Amino acid sequence: MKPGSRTGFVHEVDYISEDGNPVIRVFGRTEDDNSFVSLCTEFKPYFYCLPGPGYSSKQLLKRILSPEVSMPAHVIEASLEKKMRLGDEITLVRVTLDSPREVRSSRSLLRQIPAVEEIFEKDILFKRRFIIDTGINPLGAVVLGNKTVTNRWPVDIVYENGVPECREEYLHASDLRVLALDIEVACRAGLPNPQLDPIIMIGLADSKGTRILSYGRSGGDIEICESEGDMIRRFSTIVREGDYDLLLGYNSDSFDLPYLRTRARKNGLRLCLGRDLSELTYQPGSVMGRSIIRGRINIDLYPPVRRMLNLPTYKLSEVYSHLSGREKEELEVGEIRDLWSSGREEDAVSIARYCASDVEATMYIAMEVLPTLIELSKHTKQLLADVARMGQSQMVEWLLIREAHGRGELVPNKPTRTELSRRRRETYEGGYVLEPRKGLQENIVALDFRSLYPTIIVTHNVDISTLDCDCCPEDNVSPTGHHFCRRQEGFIPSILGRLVDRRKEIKVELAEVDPGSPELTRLNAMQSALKILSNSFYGYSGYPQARWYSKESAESVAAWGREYIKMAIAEAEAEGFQVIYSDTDSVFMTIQGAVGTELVVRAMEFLRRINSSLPGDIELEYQGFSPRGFFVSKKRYALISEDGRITTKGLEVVRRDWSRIAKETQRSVLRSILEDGDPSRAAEEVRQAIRRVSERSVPVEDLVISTRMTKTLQSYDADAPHVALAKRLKESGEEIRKGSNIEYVVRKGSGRVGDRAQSVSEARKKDYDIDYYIENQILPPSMRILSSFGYREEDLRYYKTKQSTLDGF
DNA sequence: TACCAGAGGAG
DNA sequence: AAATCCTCTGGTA
Repeated sequence: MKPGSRTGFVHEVDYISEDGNPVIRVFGRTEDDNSFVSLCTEFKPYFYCLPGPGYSSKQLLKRILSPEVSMPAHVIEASLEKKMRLGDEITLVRVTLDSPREVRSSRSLLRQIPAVEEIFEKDILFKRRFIIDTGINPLGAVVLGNKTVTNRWPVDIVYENGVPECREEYLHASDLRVLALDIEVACRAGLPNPQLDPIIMIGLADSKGTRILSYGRSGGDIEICESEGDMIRRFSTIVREGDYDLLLGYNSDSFDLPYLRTRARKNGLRLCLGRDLSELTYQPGSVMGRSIIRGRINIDLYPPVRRMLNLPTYKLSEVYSHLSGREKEELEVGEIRDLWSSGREEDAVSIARYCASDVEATMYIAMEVLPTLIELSKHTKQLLADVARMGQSQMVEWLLIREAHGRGELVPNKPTRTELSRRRRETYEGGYVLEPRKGLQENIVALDFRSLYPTIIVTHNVDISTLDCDCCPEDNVSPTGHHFCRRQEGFIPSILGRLVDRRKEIKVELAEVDPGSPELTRLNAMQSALKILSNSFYGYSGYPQARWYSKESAESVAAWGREYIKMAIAEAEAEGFQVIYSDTDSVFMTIQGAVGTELVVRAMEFLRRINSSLPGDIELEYQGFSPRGFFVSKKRYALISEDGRITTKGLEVVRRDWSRIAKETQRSVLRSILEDGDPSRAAEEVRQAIRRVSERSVPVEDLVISTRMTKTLQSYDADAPHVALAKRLKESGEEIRKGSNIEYVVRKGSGRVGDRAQSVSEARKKDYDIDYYIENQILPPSMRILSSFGYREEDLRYYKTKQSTLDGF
């Protein structure tokens, strides 16, 4: 390191235009705790032109450089460059431009030249191009020079050293200055309207504690401001003076931050939270918009939580209680308005308590998901804020783009519209599912292939570049007839292989670490990020929008998967096991007469034998033992473990779109059957539930059926119950959109369920349809289990005569 | 009764 | 902005 220079860690990267020239800005914090920005004016955007048939790359270069092509004034350089493309070396013309804004226009002009076959890498965002080409690691270290300018922005140090030198070292998450925020709005009716409804409180939490800003009301620990405007100004000051690196919210991208900006404007202010003092901007998106705070990491936790957790709803309170096991303070929207308008001190304190619990819950959730997001950022080498907004396919794609650049591989283009629709019509066969042996089963061993699809990709070298090579065609042919080269390691297999190996190492380390140590959290985050990434490659290769799309690869992986699982089933049966069920990569089996330990020992012997014949990394593992299980149909079963814990798959118990009474009744039926091994207690539970429904002693909450709108109201062809209700709700002025949860209770009467579906607030105990809840909610899920013991529906309707013949069961 | 659209889950 | 396989419901002809 040069004298006087120091190390900094990268938080954010963007660019601005100065006199039409791009200036890249790398924001972060130095190791001695000063925020910095490092400016780079040397980096320019570029793309590649591939010469068409009949043209050499030299001819194309000449054409591009010739004045009569009127090469856009913005081209500042063109040169030849060699790249690898699907295993072949090709020469392209690299065209460098003076500004990222001119990429689009220059690209269109160049495409008109007949010698240009196709243009590559023109749609890689400028800041991402910079990160990839310079080798900068987001959250990683850069060596900063010593050429500094001061007093330009409210960052501590400004460097003007051009491209920073990078180091393989990363910041500690605990070094980030984190601020979580949440606003409360006094809302007249319906959804908050930023034109009319003021913000009444701002909750802020950082490592030192929680602060609540408000105005016009005192009480508790509220920090009093003079007005809404003053409160917003105070908030901006706190962000700037605390010089936070990471701003967090829950739904903050689409709610809190744009709302703050609009209210600031209403008060004649500008919401300037950026490290360059710039105003917050809102960038609308096709699915969800994004709030931009320049120079700071801005994360809305809602999208990553939505992707990383599987929950019935994603309300802040639900997510918090799922992760922490604790409940948080709650207030209804109307309550906030009433408490605020009362003007009483204790009411303001109630709102403040609620606001504090929201912002603290946000911080709690962040601590749970950030470690994994940070690891994903390190692997994909994308900015943390971008990773938090990316889907799995995008993460895989950026990982591949970065690797491609390092290896001199040309990045394939995204599919054209016609290619995309062609790909969408292509289908292929997926995993194998064995029809289960239905009913109650005892002494079950579960086995599964460890990371089946990733290990198939690595072991069989499945890749576009290895597909149908000419050098070794007999060997390594998938059951779909596709051959993959053995001699040259494929692009994707080599990357995936590294991820899979790394995860294996971490799992070994994990086994040696003390429970409860901080090292455990870190290693867990590392392995979970690797798991997310490695499991995404197969789906990515079959994803029509993927740059490295390969139906042949996806199809071959699935076909090999079917072959291995069917082989495992056949071998198990040949060794005397009875296979009860199998889905994709798992097998459930038993041996007549063998119980507990003996069965497990036999299974282990079987594993040893089968694994010695399996190629490469492909490995069948012991998963667990269940004294009893009940199998209803494909993808629907329940198992009990030796310590009495029940896992249920696919059945109503685990579905969001059944009433609680239906799910709880089914749950108790399963429990009784799996614990007792006979159905008499279970049948009695069903009769009790039916009796309670008939007597109207079931609370309305237990009758609510919740269904999600998966598309916009107008695009529905069929009038399902939730759609019919949604249409009525819209009539009465409610906001219904894609993603809305429609909750309803079925009222008594005749006709369609949809016509009788009423929203929860209107529903009354005396109005619900007893018959519907017995016949359509309680009986079907219970009968799926009890019918296998000979029960009929009339045996369970409590008011009917019990069938004496069944008492002997 | 047969069929379809739609929802949500498994792996 | 990952894939396919699968079951079940309510509505309609």
